[in-house]
Amino acid sequence: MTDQLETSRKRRPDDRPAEILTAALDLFSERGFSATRLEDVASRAGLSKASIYLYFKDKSSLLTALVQATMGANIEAAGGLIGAHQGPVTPLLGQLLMLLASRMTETRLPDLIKLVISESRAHPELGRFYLENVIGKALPLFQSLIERGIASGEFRPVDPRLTVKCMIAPMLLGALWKSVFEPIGAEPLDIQALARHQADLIARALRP
Amino acid sequence: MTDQLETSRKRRPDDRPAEILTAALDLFSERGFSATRLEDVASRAGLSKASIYLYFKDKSSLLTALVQATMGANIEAAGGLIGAHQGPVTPLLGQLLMLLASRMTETRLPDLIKLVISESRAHPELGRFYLENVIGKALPLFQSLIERGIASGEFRPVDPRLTVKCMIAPMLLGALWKSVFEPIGAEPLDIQALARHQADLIARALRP
DNA sequence: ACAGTTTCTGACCGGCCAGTTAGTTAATAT
DNA sequence: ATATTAACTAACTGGCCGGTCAGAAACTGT
Repeated sequence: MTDQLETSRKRRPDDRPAEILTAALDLFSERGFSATRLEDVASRAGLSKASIYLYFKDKSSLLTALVQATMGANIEAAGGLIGAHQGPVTPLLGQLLMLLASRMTETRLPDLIKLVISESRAHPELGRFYLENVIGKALPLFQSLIERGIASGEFRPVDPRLTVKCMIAPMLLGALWKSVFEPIGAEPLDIQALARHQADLIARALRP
Repeated sequence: MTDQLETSRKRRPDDRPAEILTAALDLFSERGFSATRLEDVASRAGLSKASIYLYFKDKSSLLTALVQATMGANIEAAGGLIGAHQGPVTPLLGQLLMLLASRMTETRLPDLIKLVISESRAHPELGRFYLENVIGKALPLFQSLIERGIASGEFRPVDPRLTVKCMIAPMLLGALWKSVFEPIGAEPLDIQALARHQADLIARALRP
């Protein structure tokens, strides 16, 4: 009888922050941060604009919360995979690329990457956080792997820094393709296949 | 006597559009499109906001003009290089990567790429223009090259579509590094070296 | 039932900014 | 000199939006 649909107005303080953040990510990545009205974030999250201020200090703290909340887990997943591993590194490289690829398709990582790219100049704290906690963690991790392969004679000697960037670059391309170009009509890109292909290319390119 | 510095107020209708566009690119890529005030674009270009409307219909036409004006030349440069070429394609691939790398360091291409990535969702016409005229031209160009190499037996058979994306991805990474992360304090990236390295990796990866 | 607390919201404010207009200044022509 | 045209600008407008606040509504005890 009591229509709880539009007049819901329930109190669910535990769920609100996450709901607000997903709504914010939807709109930020679609319209851009500063073109998004907090009013719209609120209505998409199913509450009023004023309520957002119960959970977040101001608009830009939505941005930082978004990035900080999402990025930690991905790094640790890769770190675990690497730490536990022994033996030849070539298959591990493939696994890491595939892990990354699956995150690109199954999570909102592509949208977040695009958001960071778009907003880092205007919000340098955000950019530096990402630089330090994501890039600064991920690159050395991969780099140490390449170095291990070189040391064991599995790979020919190459510049590990440059190699790492060449290795993960296709995943960045995949993320942007998915977040930027697919929504406006580009043909879909099979990121899994791209990762598999890149793993194969890199394995051959690094053979002594 | 007559100070022509601050009170210049000269009439130079031929130079204005270009000056406005470079000022706009500066600010758009620094603060984002919708966070940039036209007033600031004007003062950086050395004229008044109202004058911008003598040369451009509205704010977003600045965006499209920016992209359309810059992108054509780059594609044609690559197209010329490819059309004129005969013989083995491996060195040509290297030349193309180096050409791209030099555009990344010598022109404002990185900022433009970042701008397109940031604004394509909110301005789909812009995104589709880029998709059709840049990506849609460049990828097939490179792709035909790979196919030529496969046909001549110079390369082993690979999926040309995926290979092309893996090949140019590091240049995308380089562009974003330069436009997004270097300005906020990341260590500089030598894009030339990255291109050289990638050319080497690809050449080895494609050997039969 | 009622008081106290927490969660939530409508309505407002103040500043900002894209776009316009009315008028000024520079260049050109006569 | 003076008229005409083209380039330019100061000042304004109207709407928009981040952030606030006073109070309503939902829960929790007692």
